[in-house]
Amino acid sequence: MTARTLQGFMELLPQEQIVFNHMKDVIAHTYELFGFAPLDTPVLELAEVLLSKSGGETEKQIYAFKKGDTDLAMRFDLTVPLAKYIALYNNELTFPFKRYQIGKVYRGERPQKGRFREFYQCDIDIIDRDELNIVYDAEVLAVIYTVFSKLELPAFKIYINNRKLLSGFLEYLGIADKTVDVLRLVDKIKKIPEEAFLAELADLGLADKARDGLLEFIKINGTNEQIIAKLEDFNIGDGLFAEGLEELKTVVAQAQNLGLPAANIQIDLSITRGLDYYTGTVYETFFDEYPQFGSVCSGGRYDNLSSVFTDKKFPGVGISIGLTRLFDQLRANNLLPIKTLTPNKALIITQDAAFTEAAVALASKLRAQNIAVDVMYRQCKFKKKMEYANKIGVPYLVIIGEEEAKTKLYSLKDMASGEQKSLDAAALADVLLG
RNA sequence: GCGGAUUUAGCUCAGUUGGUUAGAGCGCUGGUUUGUGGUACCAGAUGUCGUGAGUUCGAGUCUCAUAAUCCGCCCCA
Repeated sequence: MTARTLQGFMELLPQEQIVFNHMKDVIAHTYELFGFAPLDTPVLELAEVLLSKSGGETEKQIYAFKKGDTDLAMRFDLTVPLAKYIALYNNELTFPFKRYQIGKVYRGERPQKGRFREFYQCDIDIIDRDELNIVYDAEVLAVIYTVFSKLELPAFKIYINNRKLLSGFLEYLGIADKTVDVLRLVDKIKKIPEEAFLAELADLGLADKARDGLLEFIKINGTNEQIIAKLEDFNIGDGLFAEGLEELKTVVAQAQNLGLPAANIQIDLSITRGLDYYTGTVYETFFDEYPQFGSVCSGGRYDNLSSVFTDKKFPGVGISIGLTRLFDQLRANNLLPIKTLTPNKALIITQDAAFTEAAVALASKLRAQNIAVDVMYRQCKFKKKMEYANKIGVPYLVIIGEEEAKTKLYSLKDMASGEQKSLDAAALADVLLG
C-alpha cells in the first residue's frame, strides 16, 4: 500500500499551514471589520439544490453520488448554498444581510497550475430585498483592498466593469441575441490575437461594422476618468448602457470616497466573468507583476440571487478570494507573508529528566498568561535539543538545569540573536509578552 | 472531453553511440571529547531506474502497452 494524496488536493507542512491559517485569519478579521457576519453551510447538499441553476459546465465538474436513494453533491461554490440559505431563512434574517463564509468547495476538473479540486473560497456577499444600493458595490472593493493590503502581498489591481455596458452596447448594435456568446469571446480577448477574435465574431454571424464597433469598444483604455469620458462620448442614449455607465461612475466615485488608491482600481471593459448570473458590476483581481497567477479574487453583482428557490427578489453583490490558489501561487514564487514558523513563543528544554517538574510548572505559569509554550520532554544530547528548537523556528528558548532550578532564574535565549539572560518567571513572561 | 510532454534516492535532477558495482546537490542520520543551534569539516543510510511485456549475449538507455504526474484547450478561484 502506497501512501498518497489525491491530485488536486492541497496538503501542507506545519510551517506552511501556519502561514495559510494566518492568511485565513486576516481575511476573516477584515471581513468582520466591515460588518460581515460569519456563516457556515454544509459541504454536502441535495444534488437537485446545487444543480438547480447550473449550466452544463458545473454539472460536469460537480462531485455527486448516491447514498441510499438520495442524490447528494458536494458544493462547488458558496454562492448557491447562500441562495438556498436566503430562500430558507429570509423571514428570520435582517436585510441588508451581510455575511462572509470561508470554506472548502469541490470541483472535479482537470487540475493544472493554480487549479484544485478542493479549495478554499473566502466569500462576502451583501443581499437585500428588492433593491440593493449601488454603494455596496464600492464597499466590496474596499474590503478586498483592505484584505490584500493587510496581507502585505505584491502590488495588485482590482479590475472592474459593468455588464450592462457591454449588453447595452450589443443591444445598440442590434445583436443582443448573441450576448452570451459574445461575452464569452470578449473574456478571451487578452489571450487570443485580434484577427482570431474578429474571425470568431464573424463565425457568430456579426456584420463587419458590428465587429469593428465591438473591438473599438473593448479596446477603450486609459485612467478611470478617461474611460468614463470616452464611454460618455458614445452617446448611446437611455437604456441598459446608460444605466451601466451611471452605476460604474458611482462605484468609481464611491471607491475614491472610501479612500481606495486609484492605482488599485482599474476599469477594464473586457472583464465579463463567465458565470451568467452576474448582471451589473463585475470584479477580477490580478497582481501587477504576476498576471500568470490568474484572478485571485473575483465576483460581481446579481439581480436575483434566489430566483430558483423563491419568487421574492434578492439582489446582491459579492466577491470571493480563492485562498488555495492564492497561497499556492505565492508559495511557488517565494512571496508568502511569513510571520512565524511555530505557534509557540518559547520552547522549554531541560538539562535532564530531573528538571521536568520545574519545566512543567513554568510552562503552566506562562500558559496562564496566554503565552504559547512547548516543553521538550524527549531527553537527548543538549545539542540535539538546540537543533530541535532551531528547526521548529521557535523565537525563544528557556533552559532549565541545576543552576536554574536552584535559583529560579531561568536562562532565556533569543534564538535569532543568540543573546541569553537569566530571568525569574515574571520577568521572563514580560519578555515573551513584549 | 481533446491535444502535448514527463516519470531515475525524501526533493531537484545528471546518466555519452545499449556494456559489468546507477550518480550529484539539497535534505536525512551520526560524529568533530557529552550546558549552546544556525556556518564549516568528516562519515553514513536510502533506489525493484513508474508498471508490464518485447528486441538483445546484455536495457535506466531501443520498441510496444498501461498508469501516474505536469502543461495547453474548455471552464474557472
